[in-house]
Amino acid sequence: MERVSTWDLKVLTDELAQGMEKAMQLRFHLCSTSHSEAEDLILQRIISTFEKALCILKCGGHVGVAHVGAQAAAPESSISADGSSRSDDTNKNIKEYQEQGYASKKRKLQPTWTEQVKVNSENGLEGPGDDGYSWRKYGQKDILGAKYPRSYYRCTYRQGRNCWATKQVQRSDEDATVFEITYKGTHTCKQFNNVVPPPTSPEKQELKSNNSCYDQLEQNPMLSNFRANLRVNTEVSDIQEMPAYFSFPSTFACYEKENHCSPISALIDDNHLQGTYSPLFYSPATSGSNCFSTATYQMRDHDYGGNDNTDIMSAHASTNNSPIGGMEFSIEPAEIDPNFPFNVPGFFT
DNA sequence: TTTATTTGACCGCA
DNA sequence: TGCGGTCAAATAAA
Repeated sequence: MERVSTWDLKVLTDELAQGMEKAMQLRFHLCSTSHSEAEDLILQRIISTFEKALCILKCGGHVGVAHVGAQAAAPESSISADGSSRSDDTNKNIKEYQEQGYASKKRKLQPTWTEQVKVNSENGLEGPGDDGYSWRKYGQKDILGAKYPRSYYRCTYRQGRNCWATKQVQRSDEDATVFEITYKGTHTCKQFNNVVPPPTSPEKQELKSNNSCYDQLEQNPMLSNFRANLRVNTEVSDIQEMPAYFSFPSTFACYEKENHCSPISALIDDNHLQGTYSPLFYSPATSGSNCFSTATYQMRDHDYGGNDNTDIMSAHASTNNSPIGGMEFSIEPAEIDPNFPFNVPGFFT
């Protein structure tokens, strides 16, 4: 296939990074004003979408985002210190992305990450809530040494939209209110546009696929309340073992102790795509301390040695810096494989 | 009738 | 060979 030029990828990356930064800034502003949890959730999703899109560009789809023990079996990506991927590797990764995750069943090489979701049993909900996607359960298995069976879900739109995202839901042995959700692969189905009927009953939550969308969330007090009692624990269990990841610019941070959020743009430099970041994410689940740490973002070369590099990276801060301003996209149709999943949620939205 | 879930069987990998 | 992951027929629910 013809290749997208390195410059085009860089431009695209910069634009996505800008978009994410703006979303971050908006969230920062929301942090100090009254706002609804639904707004938080939407913002969180927007940012997450940018993150994934950036990662797809940089790592060829090997997304390791804000999650526990991310263990993507990703081939080594090579991101240079200035944030521009080595062109050959970038193109190679894009190709691999198509071949591995979405055009074949080589799901072993798909991005994998884990979230821990705590459910407030007082709500009568026994399973983890929605994550914005529509899932269909395809299996359940007793796991050796585990108290509870593991449930297997895949995207409802596997057939129709060739979306190979899957997830596994495992109830924690220690705390039955905690569900460990392992996601494999990223969605290519653009499900945000779909309105899915709410679950028929709370009891069905655990067993049924987690159909939802944010419109539904806003209109459904039960789900909204459920969201309010949902806690996501995301810690990187072992940085050393993580493969080379692209990580994302964070232009603001929330400081838990101070219970306030502060922009960290002042701390940033232009060292794109390098360093280790531990952004504190705004939590929709807590009203007192509205910020909580969700992840350590990894953006480093493969030989990362667990250093203390905490450089904060930022996308270009101003749209005036937009490398895209006034220029034409030169991505010719013939240069893009039609199978490339540009309909990854948020890729061009 | 359609769609989703359950569950035993099968397969691949370590 | 055992375990985890997936398939697919049977079943349940809407």
